[in-house]
Amino acid sequence: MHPSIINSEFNKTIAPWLGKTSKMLNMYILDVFNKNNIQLTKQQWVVLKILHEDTNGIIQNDLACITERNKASLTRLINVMEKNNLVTRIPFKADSRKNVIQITKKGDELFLKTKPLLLNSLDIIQCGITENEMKDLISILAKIQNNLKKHTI
Amino acid sequence: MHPSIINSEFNKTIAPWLGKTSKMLNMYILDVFNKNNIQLTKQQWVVLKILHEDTNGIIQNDLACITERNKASLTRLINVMEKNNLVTRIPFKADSRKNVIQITKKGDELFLKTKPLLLNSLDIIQCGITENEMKDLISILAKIQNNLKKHTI
DNA sequence: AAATAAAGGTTGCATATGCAACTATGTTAA
DNA sequence: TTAACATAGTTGCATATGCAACCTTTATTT
Repeated sequence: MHPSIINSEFNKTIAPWLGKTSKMLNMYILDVFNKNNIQLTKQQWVVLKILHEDTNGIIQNDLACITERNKASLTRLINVMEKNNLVTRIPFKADSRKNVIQITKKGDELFLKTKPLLLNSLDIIQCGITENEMKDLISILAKIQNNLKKHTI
Repeated sequence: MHPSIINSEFNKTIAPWLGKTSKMLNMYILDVFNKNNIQLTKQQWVVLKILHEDTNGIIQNDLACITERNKASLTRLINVMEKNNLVTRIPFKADSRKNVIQITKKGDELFLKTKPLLLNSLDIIQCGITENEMKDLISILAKIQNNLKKHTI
């Protein structure tokens, strides 16, 4: 074990653990997609998931908030996904500043195709972790998210 | 609560929780740095932390592994940090392909200055979480990291 | 009603980062 | 010993993303 891993006050905090695990998980998921010839980034997949569960579509700006990215970044993500026929931009009648983003049939089918693959891959990664541990983990992360929401303007 | 947050099998997995919490935490830390006029990115800070704890310096490629990034990305990160006099590249005598990366006096001072600030900020974010919960969280994340190491080539 | 402010979305700019190709140096095998 | 292979680091290219400036539309103020 590398000296930097031990004996550090920081390693008793969430910061290094969260960041590193998250980064490793992202690379793993990307790898799963690549190996199965699925032309999706993790970010695109997150958007598909959200839109799949909200069939009325979501205002572009709300989608930015939900996915925790700024509107510029979302604009470009949607540009790519619209070009690939995964989602559509629909002008919002009640307020012409807004766009509604909806999943397309192709997007929905791709999501449903990737779903079991991804759930299965996540199962592998969560091997050896009990249901209770998962519940605990999620409840702690939820607490941290709440704290972060309070302390970010 | 947004419909996509509930009723999804995925939300019983680590993936969405880890990714989102980690992203929020990154933004929070960046914000702390900005508000305190500290000219550091979170990535630079991680490198400073590792080098601070290893006064002999670390081979550039090893640093890439430890920080979970590829060598191209690390090359550029070190370029920036060397330009800012936070670290130095020293040719490794025993193998002239290698560089040893060492923290400079300025880098070390900056790290020591940010340390209490960051520990304090993390304390705020971990408010309401007991020591035992922290231990559990870290041990679960360590398990997940081990699983990920096994399943990534 | 007109003027000002706010909100949603897009674009330019800067930076970060992964992959693949490349160079230089070391190691291994024939 | 030389040829083939492996390793460390850099660079070009592609993509992702944040910030700030900007345009258009809506809301608020006077």
